[in-house]
Amino acid sequence: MAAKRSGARIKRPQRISERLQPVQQPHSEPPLSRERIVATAVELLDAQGLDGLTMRRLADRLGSGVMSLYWHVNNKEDVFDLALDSVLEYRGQPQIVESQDWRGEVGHMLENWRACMLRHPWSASLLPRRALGPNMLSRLELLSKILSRAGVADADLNVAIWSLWNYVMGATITRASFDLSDDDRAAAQQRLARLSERYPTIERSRLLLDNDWDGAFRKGLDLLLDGLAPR
Amino acid sequence: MAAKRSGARIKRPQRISERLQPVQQPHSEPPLSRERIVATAVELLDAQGLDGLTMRRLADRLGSGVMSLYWHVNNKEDVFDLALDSVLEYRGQPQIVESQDWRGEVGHMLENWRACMLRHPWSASLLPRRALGPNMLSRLELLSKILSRAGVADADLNVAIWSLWNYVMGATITRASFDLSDDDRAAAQQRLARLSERYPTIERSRLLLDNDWDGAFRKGLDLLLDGLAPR
DNA sequence: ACCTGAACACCGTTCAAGT
DNA sequence: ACCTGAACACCGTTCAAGT
Repeated sequence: MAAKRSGARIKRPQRISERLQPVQQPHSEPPLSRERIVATAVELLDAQGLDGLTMRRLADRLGSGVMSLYWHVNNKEDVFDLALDSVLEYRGQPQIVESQDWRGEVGHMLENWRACMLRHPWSASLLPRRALGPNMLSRLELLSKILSRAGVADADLNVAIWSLWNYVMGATITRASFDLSDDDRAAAQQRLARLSERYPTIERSRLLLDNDWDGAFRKGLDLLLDGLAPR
Repeated sequence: MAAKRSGARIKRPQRISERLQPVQQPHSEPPLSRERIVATAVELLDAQGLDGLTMRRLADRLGSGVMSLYWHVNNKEDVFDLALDSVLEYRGQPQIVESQDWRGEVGHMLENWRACMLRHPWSASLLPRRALGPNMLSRLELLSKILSRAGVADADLNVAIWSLWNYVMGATITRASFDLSDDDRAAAQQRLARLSERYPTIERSRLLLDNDWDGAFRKGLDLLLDGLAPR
């Protein structure tokens, strides 16, 4: 352990060898910063999942001591909040053109939102449990604006937004979870086959193996948008 | 500790004193069993939330040593799976009457499913991450049967089921999470007010304070059922 | 068959201290 | 202003052992 630590520390005195052969030194890290911490946390979450994020592992990856993190960040919850929101950025059209295509705009934003979360499968299940960060609020603001401009009455606006939120979140959380465990899914369907006398219908339709998630998502979304469309 | 243990054990020999003065002994626990472990785990989860469930705390509540649990249960994951499924039991009509009211039946099961999860707010966010237990599979089987009998084509069945699943899960997870943190919600809306120049629309509609969750749920569900109904 | 404590390899965070 | 190690109060689980 002492050996490992001193190994990490020689980076300073070794200046000469650095000069002669720019060693690609893995531990010549830039100084700690909130941004670097968040970016690394996202990497770690992508690689190891929700349970894989540990203050100790995070510090390791950053080449710093554990407690150094706490200068830039309040606690682990904070790291989760920041990592989550950082993954939800949206660059839609900056100024909404007065387009007639509100359905297209809503669809685009929601599909993009879903895609962001699927790219970081830990994010979807985290989102409902945490306070909404600025990027998520921006998305809701945009959604709200589009729907309002499309003619949805103020009184119906919140219901519409939450219905869409509910649907997107449910679809994405489910898809992300099922995706994480392909083997489990096969195992589940096999278990089902063994119990086929108890669950004949879903066994026959191979419910647990059906994986046209994108199609199902789009279909359900269309139904909702049909219903929410101002008449 | 030895005292506690022997206290738990005298339950058998003590028949006489039980007769004369049914001591209400707090630690005269019945023997450990899978059922008792699961029931106590649910209690603990209800009281302390997902992070509150600890093998050590669970054992404490059961008046046993931690490692005793591992005789009845493989590991903590197992406890989660069992607690979750135990909370999802459904007693619909045992044999589906050949009713015309498929919408009513579907609605009833889904509302009940949601109610079960809201009664145990930890359960909703847990469900998508875990293998489906027998009670959940029964619900899906029933849903599948009703829809199929109502005339939904086999090819559309899985899409219909997953759309409903997505919606119910999203709505329930969101509601359960927001419910857990009333203060946070108010704080969020206040934070929003401070930033009202950035999020004018959702600030004005008080999106984060709108809490007709049940109404919104029903409305979105109706839209989906409208769309899924066989023509 | 059922239960146990000691021990191991981890956690997040407080604190007092270093530069 | 920024970083640190030691220490504390926890975790889940292995193991070898008890009855």
